[in-house]
Amino acid sequence: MALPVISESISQSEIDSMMDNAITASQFLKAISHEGRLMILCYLASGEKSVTDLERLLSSRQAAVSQQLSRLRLEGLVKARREGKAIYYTLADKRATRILDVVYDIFCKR
Amino acid sequence: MALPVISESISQSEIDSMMDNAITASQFLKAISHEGRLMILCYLASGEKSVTDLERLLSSRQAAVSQQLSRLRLEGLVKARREGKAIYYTLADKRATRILDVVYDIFCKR
DNA sequence: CAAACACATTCATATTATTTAATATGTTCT
DNA sequence: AGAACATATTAAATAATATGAATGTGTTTG
Repeated sequence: MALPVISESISQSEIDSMMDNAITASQFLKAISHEGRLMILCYLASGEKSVTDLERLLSSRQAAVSQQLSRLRLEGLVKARREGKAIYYTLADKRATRILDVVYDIFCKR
Repeated sequence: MALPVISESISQSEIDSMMDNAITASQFLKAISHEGRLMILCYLASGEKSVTDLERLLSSRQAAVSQQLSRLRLEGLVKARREGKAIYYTLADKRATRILDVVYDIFCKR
């Protein structure tokens, strides 16, 4: 019950700032609205993983995984840390975790 | 803290069903990952609105609004009811409301 | 230093989504 | 029935995303 009631008489400037928020939110949502990226984020919720780990999870090629990761990095949702040859990724945005929690609850519980 | 820990030894069939869920979830998220559609859903959370009401909110043309609505209808997120000349829309999917609640909380509270 | 490994980037192409414009449908009112 | 209104649908143009192939970068190991 968090959503506010928006009255008929809402002012244009209120609509404008509502739209600003909607743009930010939709950009964020687009970043996670991809099956591969959701899998990655969900897996990372269990802790740091290397790119090779993620390749195994997604059974897709290294380059593809790397591209998804690059998108997630760009949006600031994950961060990378090098250790020797491997690069380890972790979740870097609490907002992602919050959304993921409810997405998991809705779509992954039988 | 709803997300499960996924062990290294996860089986392929578990990965497969995880992927099925991810596909369903990403399709749903794509449906709401658009500034206009987010605005609509958020506004509808205050109750039933006509297409004209929504045009005012989005300051966009009738046809554009109608198209977003058609997408939302297709995904089952809203439903329409005719009353005379006007058509009134309401939210039709509790999952949308749940996600919207947290999206609002994250992006719309100052 | 060369080979092997782990990963990233780039580029070309394919697919999907969004926007715009034009037109169609259903309803009311006269 | 015809005009006016509210909304929907379609098609065409454009933009955004995804995919695949090839190549590049940094690190370790012999």
